[in-house]
Amino acid sequence: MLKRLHGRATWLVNLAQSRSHTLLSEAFAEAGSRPYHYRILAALEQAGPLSQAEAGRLSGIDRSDVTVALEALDQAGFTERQPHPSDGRKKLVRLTASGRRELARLDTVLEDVQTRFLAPLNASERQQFFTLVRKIADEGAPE
Amino acid sequence: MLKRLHGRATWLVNLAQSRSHTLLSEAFAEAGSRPYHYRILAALEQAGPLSQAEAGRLSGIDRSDVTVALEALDQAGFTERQPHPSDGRKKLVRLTASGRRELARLDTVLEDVQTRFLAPLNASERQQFFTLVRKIADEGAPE
DNA sequence: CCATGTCGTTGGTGTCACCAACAATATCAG
DNA sequence: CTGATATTGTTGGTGACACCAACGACATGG
Repeated sequence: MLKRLHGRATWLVNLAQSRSHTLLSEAFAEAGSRPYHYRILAALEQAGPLSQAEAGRLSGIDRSDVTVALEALDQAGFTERQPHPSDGRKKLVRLTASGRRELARLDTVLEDVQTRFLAPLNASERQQFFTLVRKIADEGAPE
Repeated sequence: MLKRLHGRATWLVNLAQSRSHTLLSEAFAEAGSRPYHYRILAALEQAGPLSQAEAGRLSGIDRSDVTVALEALDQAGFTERQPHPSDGRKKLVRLTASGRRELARLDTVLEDVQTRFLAPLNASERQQFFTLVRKIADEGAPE
């Protein structure tokens, strides 16, 4: 590979992400889902019923993309939308039982990807990796 | 953010890459260039004149995308293409003096991004970060 | 009541990474 | 030498991801 890039942190991160992306998209494709879908299901499971905008903010997805994703999730029976009782602008999105199962299923898929992704590292290295990457990732969206 | 994702290595890498991507694209946009262009210039500087396919393999860019990028680089005067003397299929791509200067300029831009990206880590943490990420990145494209 | 803002939706944009097919050219097998 | 196979550059897609702008509908604060 390129010598010039081999010493650049941003490049190494890009390579790592590329590997992560390959594993993830393969796994999700095989599972018949998408990362966006997982993120939204996870947001709903974590916070309970949400408006679409809230779900988007929690999962870091743009409102417009949430709309598209929810169309698929709705049709698959993983989510349901009803008008918000007290706010006519919002739609309340809630997980269905089937959506909860789907999330659990995707969780195992994701967990499998994690172990394959982290395979080159031993336990203590993983620990270090987590703390270091977290430090970098939290910069900009600390909270 | 999502609890469910906060413990996933692939997610953290994604966040880190997102930050890297933001910094990079801002910096490259301000510099009037693109990551693809930098990578190709770097490949040419490292290996000398190359065919487009070779440049693509070295920089990890698809043949077709190399064609497009070279059109811009050519027009900017950073690269030159001539028919390969002994292989009628190939085009030999070489850096111009101006291209070499451009690469040096982008290098300083990139270096600045690195320091900002790595700001949350001290020296020894950076060392660890490099070795760990390299281990993960090299899996799949060890070479 | 009016200004301001948020909501969901539609319809874009751009980048990155791919893939398929094509004609032109090389190369290898026999 | 010839025919099969492979490679090169190019064109023209595809799809995911992350955005952005604008719209009508609705809420809310002054």
